[in-house]
Amino acid sequence: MSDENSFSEVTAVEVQPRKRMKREDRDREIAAAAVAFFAEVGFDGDTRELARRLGVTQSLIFRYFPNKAALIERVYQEVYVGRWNPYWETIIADRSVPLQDRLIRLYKDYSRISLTYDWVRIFMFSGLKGEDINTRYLKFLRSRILEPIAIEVRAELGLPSPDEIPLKMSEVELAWGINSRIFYLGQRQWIFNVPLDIDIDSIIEHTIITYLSGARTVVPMLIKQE
Amino acid sequence: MSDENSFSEVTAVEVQPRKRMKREDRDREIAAAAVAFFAEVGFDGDTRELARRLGVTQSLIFRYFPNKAALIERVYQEVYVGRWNPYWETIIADRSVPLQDRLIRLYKDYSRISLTYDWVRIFMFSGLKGEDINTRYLKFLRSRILEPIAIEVRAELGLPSPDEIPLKMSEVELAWGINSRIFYLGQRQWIFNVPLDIDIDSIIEHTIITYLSGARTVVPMLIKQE
DNA sequence: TTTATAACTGACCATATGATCAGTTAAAAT
DNA sequence: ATTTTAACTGATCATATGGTCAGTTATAAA
Repeated sequence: MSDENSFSEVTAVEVQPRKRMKREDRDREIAAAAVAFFAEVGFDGDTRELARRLGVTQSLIFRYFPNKAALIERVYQEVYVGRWNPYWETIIADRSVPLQDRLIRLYKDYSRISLTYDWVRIFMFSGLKGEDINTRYLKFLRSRILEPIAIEVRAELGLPSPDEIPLKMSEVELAWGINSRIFYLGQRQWIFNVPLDIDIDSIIEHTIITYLSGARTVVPMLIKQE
Repeated sequence: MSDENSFSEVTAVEVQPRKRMKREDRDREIAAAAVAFFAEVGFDGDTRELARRLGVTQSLIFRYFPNKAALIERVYQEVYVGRWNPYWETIIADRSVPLQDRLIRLYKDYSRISLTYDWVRIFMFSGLKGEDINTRYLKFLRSRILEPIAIEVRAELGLPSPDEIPLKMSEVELAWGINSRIFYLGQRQWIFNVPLDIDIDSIIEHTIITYLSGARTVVPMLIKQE
């Protein structure tokens, strides 16, 4: 898929077939191929087919990973841990920018990662397998993204801060709404094969506007009830 | 797991072991068990384990279904076709009821079916497998639920009817937002194992209110652009 | 009670798949 | 040029799994 040297046709040098790779390189190559492969066929995909795609024998894979479970674990690391961008957390709290702009910027950037074919499908496959890494990821998302958003909404609407009135569950649930909307776009594209009629960035904008508009109506009601 | 007769220890009557069932009954029993089984472990679940849960030999399954693919096809029928309620389509168009109430009633009822353990997981498993039944289902949903909702919103806001200005893609996309929100609740519960902090009916109410509130802001803008 | 029907079983086959390991051979070190 | 290192292969094993079929037996008709 990705060409190591885009000038290969012209220069034709440098691109030595190099049948044997350094351990570290091969390790990364297998991991990357495993992400793409398992994203496509699921974790029941067999190692022989994966090896075939790598142009390598099946037994080689087991010289790099003790067993299939370890390979899958590595896939989780690549996808869940390796693709989180801490910058997202800082965007939210920057009150020098209007909240609506912050949220749009955040989710446009977040969608660049999490609306990927690989990401969406790996996330679902591992969830269905019952791996608790999904649960942990979503708890992380809640504390790093959704709760901060709910806090900023309070400030935006001139409502009491969480110090005075603690965040309600329902305020966080409202913020889940943004995420569910975005994630569903990925599912429609990469799982259900239902094309998106308009571009993702526009949908994100509408989603944020709708969320804030709804929040203006609902949140004041929510924090009044005990 | 489920006891056919909870009084069996006392009465011990009525519960004839009846080792052999009528073809039709056994057929339904296998289909029902297959839905539950595949929902849990995915379509790679093996037929021996399914037979074990039924208290029956594996070969019997193949006396009722020519092969595993046919059994899976039957599962799709049970879940997708068998659980659609045409009444949902009639709720939407009943203008004697306020739109907000209609939508809340519709989605509360819809969620009773589509937020089931079996339904959510079968839907994802079949989607990931690349079955086009998901695509077809979502197209059906779009034409029977989402577009009608977008039409009713036009009426509610006193905007031109689709005869005058055709429905914009983006208006339908906005309605997808409701569905994505609801479906995500099911995924959190039955796939990602993230508990819902507040009850589903409340979330549905908030979702509808948020949607309508957002629509009031966004839809007039949408239909002005060409 | 006997007979006929068909629901059901148990043994078996062919293939697929995770995992192992003795041996081969590029490529780096000398 | 030779030796040493370690990346890689090919053959093989054990088990799992979809599917078949001759034969058994519960159940209802006679």
